[in-house]
Parts: sequence; structure tokens; C-alpha cells
Amino acid sequence: MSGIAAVAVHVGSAYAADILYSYQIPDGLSCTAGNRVLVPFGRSDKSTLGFVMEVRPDADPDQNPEQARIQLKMIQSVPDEIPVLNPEQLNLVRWLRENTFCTYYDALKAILPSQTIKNLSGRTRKRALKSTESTEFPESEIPELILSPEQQDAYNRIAPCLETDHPACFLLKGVTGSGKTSVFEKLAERTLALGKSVMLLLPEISLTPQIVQRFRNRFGGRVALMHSRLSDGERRLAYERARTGDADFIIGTRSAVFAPIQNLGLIIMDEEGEQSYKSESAPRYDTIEVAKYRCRYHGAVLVPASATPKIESYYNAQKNIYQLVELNQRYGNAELPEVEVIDMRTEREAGNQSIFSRRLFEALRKNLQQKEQSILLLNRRGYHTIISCCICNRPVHCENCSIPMTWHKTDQLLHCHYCGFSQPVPKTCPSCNGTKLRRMGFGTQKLEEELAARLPEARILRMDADTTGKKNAYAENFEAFRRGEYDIMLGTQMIGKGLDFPNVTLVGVVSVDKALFAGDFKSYERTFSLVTQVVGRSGRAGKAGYAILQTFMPDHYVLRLAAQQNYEEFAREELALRKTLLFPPYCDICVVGFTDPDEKKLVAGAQKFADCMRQVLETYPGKIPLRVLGPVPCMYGKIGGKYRWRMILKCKNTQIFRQFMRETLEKSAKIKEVARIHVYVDMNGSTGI
DNA sequence: ACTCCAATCCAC
DNA sequence: TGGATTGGAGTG
Repeated sequence: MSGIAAVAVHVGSAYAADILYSYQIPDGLSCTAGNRVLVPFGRSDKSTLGFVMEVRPDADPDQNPEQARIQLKMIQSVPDEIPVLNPEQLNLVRWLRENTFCTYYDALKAILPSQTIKNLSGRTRKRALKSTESTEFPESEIPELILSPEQQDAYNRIAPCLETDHPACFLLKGVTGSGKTSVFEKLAERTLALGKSVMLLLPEISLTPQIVQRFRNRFGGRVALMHSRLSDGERRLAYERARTGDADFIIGTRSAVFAPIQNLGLIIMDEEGEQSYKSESAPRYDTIEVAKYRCRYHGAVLVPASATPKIESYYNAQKNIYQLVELNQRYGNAELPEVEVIDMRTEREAGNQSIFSRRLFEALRKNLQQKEQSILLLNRRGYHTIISCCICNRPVHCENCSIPMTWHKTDQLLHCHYCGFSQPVPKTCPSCNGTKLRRMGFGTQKLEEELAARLPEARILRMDADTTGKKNAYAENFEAFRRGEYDIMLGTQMIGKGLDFPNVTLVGVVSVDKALFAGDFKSYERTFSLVTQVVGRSGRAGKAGYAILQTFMPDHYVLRLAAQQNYEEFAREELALRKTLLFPPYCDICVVGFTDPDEKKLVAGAQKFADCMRQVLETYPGKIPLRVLGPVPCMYGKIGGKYRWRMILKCKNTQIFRQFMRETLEKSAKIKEVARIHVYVDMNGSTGI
């Protein structure tokens, strides 16, 4: 016999069963850590695909008679000559499992292409991987990169670290329009010249075709794209190109951070504060944590970049955990736009009931006359935002989710923005049977209608989740706006990202007040970034920009500082607040979530889990600082027909805390009330809904 | 998750 | 009394 293999086998999401299973390696079979294996599993010995996580020598019967008595099952076969997981990937699997509280299989799913994970069917045909990607090289000469003095300084700070094998992290804080991308290009060029590979991560690929194109032009066939809209085949191809070194420059979204590239020298994360970098399903990883892990492994440089960095990142820079590199000048010395704050209470007092303040409307009209473009932000899609009862005041809710529904004019139906359910407007109030229902609030559809009525000659583009459903709709619409085919673009937060629009000289923030109270500790930060981002879209390429911020809370410091685009002051206020109330970066927040369609079962399970957690905690006397809230219903207590409860743990995300949490998960999974519901753990994710 | 097995339920 | 259904335990 030639050793024992510890194998990860797919056993669903049960924490109790997520262990490594020992199998005997038969003589003559070559099998090492990272190999896939077929093993007999369960009482029926069904042939099942597994992954060898480690190989141990045979148990010595003299040393360990106990273990020698157990008759291990035998590995049936090893389908691949070369292990599908390299040593770095094996470590990543273990790291993900420990740090995101997922199963071995959840971790493997994130790291490997889907074909490698699926059970082998009888006839696996090997097909040549073929690219459908355009491999066109630039027709014209690539111009040499010329950096501004400030950009060059930033480059000079970072570049020396590319030559060493020590990991380092530089937070690149650059105001909108400061030309961060040019610095990325130069750093990438240098890294490749040193024979190392590069990864550029973006929050959303379809919003940033310009950036992708720029890198494609410069680095041509060395680039591989990896993002969620690829087909399984395309993803597999990109994976293979990264693995073999055919592509040494990966551009992609969150999941691309796992690309199996060798000899990594540089990871750039653009717009590092974007929420899409945090996975909200298993494995619930934060991309920057995976990136840091990989940079430590490779001795590579990490460059998170943003105009409005995450508060946690800025704090790290203050503590010299990150090195701060700033770009404060806009390209061509353009000024940041002047922002005027309009108090909507004054408008209402003056008898103006419209969506638009007089000031914003006049500015829009003037801009239209001067043939310059405008952008309007309204953080709510649909027509009326809610329909509520005049008697009991309750809005009409989705029957699957506890979410007020939004009326859409296009199909005259109420829509739930969480599960997609739609229904006609009820004749009577579902709560109290009252017969008078009133329509309130406004969304992007109504904004578009009112704008069209009052400025009939304006060509209007509406951008929200309802108008950009198709695969390339984002890019096409943005491009059309950029070409000047529209005068005014209005939409939800997605308009804050995307392309540069050189002819935009007016940005109007119609309403973001509600976003300040979205219900979690990140609401202020998100609102600040959104307003700063969208306001920064105004005025580029030598044209002065102007922005108007409408609000019912003109004195609110978040809006005031966003209007001044004063990140430093905002960060100071926000850090002070978070210190007082104990929120990140002064602690970590670990959410334990519970879901089930049966509310009674759910509550019973959540309660048993909490009991179990308290018991386990007693076995760690004094070692785990912890504040526990709940279990309580989530803010939206029901989504998609499933009830939702949660516990919020303020903790320190240390090794001993993670050990405590996993022990709790494994112990509680053996309690039948807990086993019957779905339990998940999310470290430093969203706590809001 | 999935399978196996025992307990339970119900039509006849 | 058998055949179908359901709940719980175990997976090396």
C-alpha cells in the first residue's frame, strides 16, 4: 500500500459532514495532493468525485493500532495525470474554508472551472479549447505612455516594490479625472517587463469597456478576460490561458482574483470600495482579502484604487499598513465642479411640488440651449415608489418578500425589486381592506416623464436595471450618450460609473436622502461615495463643471461634505462615529444568517444555534471578545418566500475567533432544529438587509 | 446532498 | 397486511 489520501467529497452544505475522508491509495496508483480521485462513497459505495487535500504515510500498526483496525476504502481511479490543484490553490482552498466559513466544495467551486468540479460522466471527450474572443491586435502604433509629473511621482513610489519579492500594498487615492488608469498602465507595463504577471480587477466589466479596450490595445494577446458573463467554455479557456502562461495579464471582476496565474507581480483593484467585490453567496469572500493572500504568497504588490476609498482602507493607510499614494490634480488641470446644495423644504414652502427645484430646472434648460450634456441621479427605479393605504398607511407589500412594491408605468403593474414578482394594483388594501389607495414618491420612470413634458425638445436616455437588461445595453447606451445622441442621461447609481463623458457640464442629484438611512453602518459611506462619484462626472477636458444637489437635509454632514468633495473630513467624522459606536475598522462584524420558508422552524433553529454558541463560548474563557445581537428578524424579514433572521456579532476576526465559530457551526449542525434550517456566516459583509 | 432504513400511515 | 410516504442518521 502506498499511503492514505485525505479527500474532500461533495456532501452538500452540511457543516457536520464537511470533513476530509481517508482513503487507501492502492499500489501502483500515483496520487498526490491536488489530484482529483473517484472514490466509493456512502453506504451504497457510489462512485463519487473528490479532491485529495493531503497524502499521509500508511498508519504504522505498532504506533497506532487503533487506526490500523479501521478498514479504509480504496481509491478507485485518478482521472488526471497532473493534479488539477497546484500548491497555491490547495492553500487557497484551506484559507477560504477557514476565513469565509464555507465547505471544501464551496471553496473548490470558486477556484476551479465548473467542468472540473462536476462529476465525470462516462464519456468525457477532450475538445480543443477554441477562442471566440477577438484576438485582433491594434492596427495603429501604440503611443508611448506619457505621465503627468504627479502621475509619475505615484508610479515612482510604487514601481521599486515590483522588483522585490516582498509583498506590499499601496492605496492609490485619486480624485475623479486624475488619470489613475495611466498609472495602472505604466505599472502593468513595468511588471510584465520584469517577467511577472498582472491582474486588473474591476467592479463590473460591462460598465467599463473603455478601460478594458485601453489595456487590450496596449497589451494585446497577453490579456485574458474573466467575468461572470462568460460561458462555461469561455471561462475554461481563459482559465487554461492563465494556467499555462499564454495569458499573463488577467482583467476581470471579483471571481478573476482566483485566476491560476503564475509568478504574480501586481494586482490592481479599481474602485476598491465597490460592493461587488464582496461575494454575497458561498464562499462569502472579500476580494481584497483574497488578493492580499495571493500577494503574500507571491511577494506581489497590491494597489487598491479609488477616489473615495473604503473607510477601512483609509484607516489602514493612516496606520501605515497600506502606503498612501495620492493623485489630487485632474487631467488637464480641470477644476472639480462647483456644487450647489438646494434645500427642497424651501421649494415646497414656495409652492413648488415638482421633482425639480427651480434652480435645477433652469440649469437643465440652459444646458440644453447651449448644447451641453447633463446627468441626473435618482436612486429609485420604477414610476411611483410606493402605493399605500389612506386608512392604515401601510404600503402594498410583495407577497413573497416583506418589501414595499414599486409601480411601473410601462406594464401598469406593481413590481418587487427583490424577487421580481409582479401583480396588478389591488382594488383594496391587503392589510385592512380600505378602499382608498394613494400613489406616492417618484422613480426614474416618472422623472423621465416629467422631464419629457417640461423639456419636449430634449433627447433623454434613461439608465436603470429596467432599460439595461440586455447583455451589451449598458455599453451601447453609454457610448451613444458619449457620442452626443442624447442631451440628458438620467438613472440610478449605475450612471455614477462607466465611461468618461467629456461634454457633460451639469450633474443634478435629484434625490439620495433615503440612501442615508438604508439601515446599516455603511449607508453614510456609500452615499458619500455615490454623490462624490456622480458629481465628479461634471466638467472634464477643459470645460468647467457644475452640480446641483437637491435634499431635504442640507445640514446633514454627509451631504454637506459630499458637496464639498471633502473626503478627508468625511473620513475623520466617519471614523470618530465608528469608534464611538464600535463598528469597523474598530471591530469586525460577523453576521450569522438563518433562512427557511417556515417561520416557526426558523425561529426554533436560530434560538438553538444561539444556545449552542453560548455553550461553546464558555469553553473559551475570556479568550473571545464578543458582543452579540439577536437572533432577530432581518430588516426585510422575508425575501423570495423565505423568512430571514440573523445574529450580529461584533468581534475580532482572529484565528481563535474563527476556530470558535467553526466549532459552533459543527456542533450546532448536529442539533436537529438547526440542521433543518439554512445557516450561513458572513464576515464583514453587508448587515443591512 | 443523497441514500438507506425504520417508523408510520392508510386503503383494503 | 403490504405499499407508499416520511423523518433521521451517516457518509472514511
